[in-house]
Amino acid sequence: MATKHSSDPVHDEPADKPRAAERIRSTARELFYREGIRAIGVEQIVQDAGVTKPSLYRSYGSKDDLAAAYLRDYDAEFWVRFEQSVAAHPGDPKAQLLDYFGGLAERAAKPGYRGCGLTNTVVEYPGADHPACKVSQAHKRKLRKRLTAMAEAMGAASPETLADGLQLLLEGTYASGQLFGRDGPARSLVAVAERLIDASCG
Amino acid sequence: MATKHSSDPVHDEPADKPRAAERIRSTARELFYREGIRAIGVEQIVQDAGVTKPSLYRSYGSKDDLAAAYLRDYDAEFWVRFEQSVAAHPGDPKAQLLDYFGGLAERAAKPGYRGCGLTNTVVEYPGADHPACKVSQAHKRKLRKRLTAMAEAMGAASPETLADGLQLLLEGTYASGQLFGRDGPARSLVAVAERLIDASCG
DNA sequence: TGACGATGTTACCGATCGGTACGTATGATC
DNA sequence: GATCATACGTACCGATCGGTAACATCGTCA
Repeated sequence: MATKHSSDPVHDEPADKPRAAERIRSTARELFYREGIRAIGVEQIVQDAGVTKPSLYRSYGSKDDLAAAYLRDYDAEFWVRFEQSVAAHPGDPKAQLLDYFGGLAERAAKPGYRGCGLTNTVVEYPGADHPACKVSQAHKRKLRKRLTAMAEAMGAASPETLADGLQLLLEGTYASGQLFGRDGPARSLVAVAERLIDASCG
Repeated sequence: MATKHSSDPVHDEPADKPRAAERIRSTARELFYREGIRAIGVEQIVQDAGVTKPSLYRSYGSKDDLAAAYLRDYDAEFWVRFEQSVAAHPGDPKAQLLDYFGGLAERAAKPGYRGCGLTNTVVEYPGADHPACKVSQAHKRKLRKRLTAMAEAMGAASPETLADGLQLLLEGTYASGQLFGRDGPARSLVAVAERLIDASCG
């Protein structure tokens, strides 16, 4: 019967088999971010992951659920980067923020930058009912609270206004990074943010 | 009303007068903006417009071309609003800009706001080869030049940096408007922009 | 070994996608 | 009335969409 399944030249290595669910998840993360969720079919995901469709649906139930899982991963990665910048400048919220902004501006200038996966998903699925959009909105609200707390710690006269401004700059960088290429408005993110912070904390 | 826009820089138009074409175009403009281009099928467009598919393809050639036409209309509407704000404050670029920003913040707070159709399209179609994306990128570059000129007119120490900051705030407002509802960061757009302008023109 | 549950695979579904071949109605002109 | 061009509709195409039923394989433990 099976002439080759036990000695498949490609997938034979029995040393450590990454679970199909994990491969699907990481593949979906890359494809969804790079091309958009609507643009990627489940067929391409399982093909790139080297598995098949039922494997996907036993682990995720639907494409929408997989998209939500992708955004949960994306959210987690975001906070890892954010907390790294925070940890790099203990007790100095302005430096923490500018550190993160600097890294973001760098990433936004790289070719293939596609903005924020969470924001992009809300653009792709306007209705707030989509499971992935709920993840996005929860993330953005959490970030807003965090920025407000940092603005307070900076001694801003109006922490909410400063936090609003910082979040506008963030979202603007996400969009500008993929609208313009290397030398877009995102290059000025740190300078502008610092100017805004200083003007708000005088 | 015989004055027709004679030259279109981006694409060739049928330029004549099939009646169905107009209904298709305005229907597509509403549906594409509200739901996104990928989310709307040509079937739904012609159905809502009360016509049939061949009528669409006789006037537009492809869905992508129709999307590009939608964005050209969107671009034109943008500049109408922008020039209205400019005309309202002759010789005062700061007031011109804050006027436009005020109107934008108002719109961004309304329910059903979906951000910038041009930006959204780039999010939906990452590749720069899409005809609609070319329209978007041309628009954004033109806007950037305009903002830089206004920043110069304001006497900014670094006009490019101020223009970058203003464009970041713009794009951030587009995104935040649909991410958050009524009381999102977009509410602080004018205050933040004014603060940034003042800090850049001292 | 042999039974069993978990996991992966083959082959397929109905629905919808963008797009088109071809016939029809109408109005102006000869 | 015959002709022709314009504008629109009917019916359909192959491809692909998200999703699923039924079968094959593997690891585990008795």
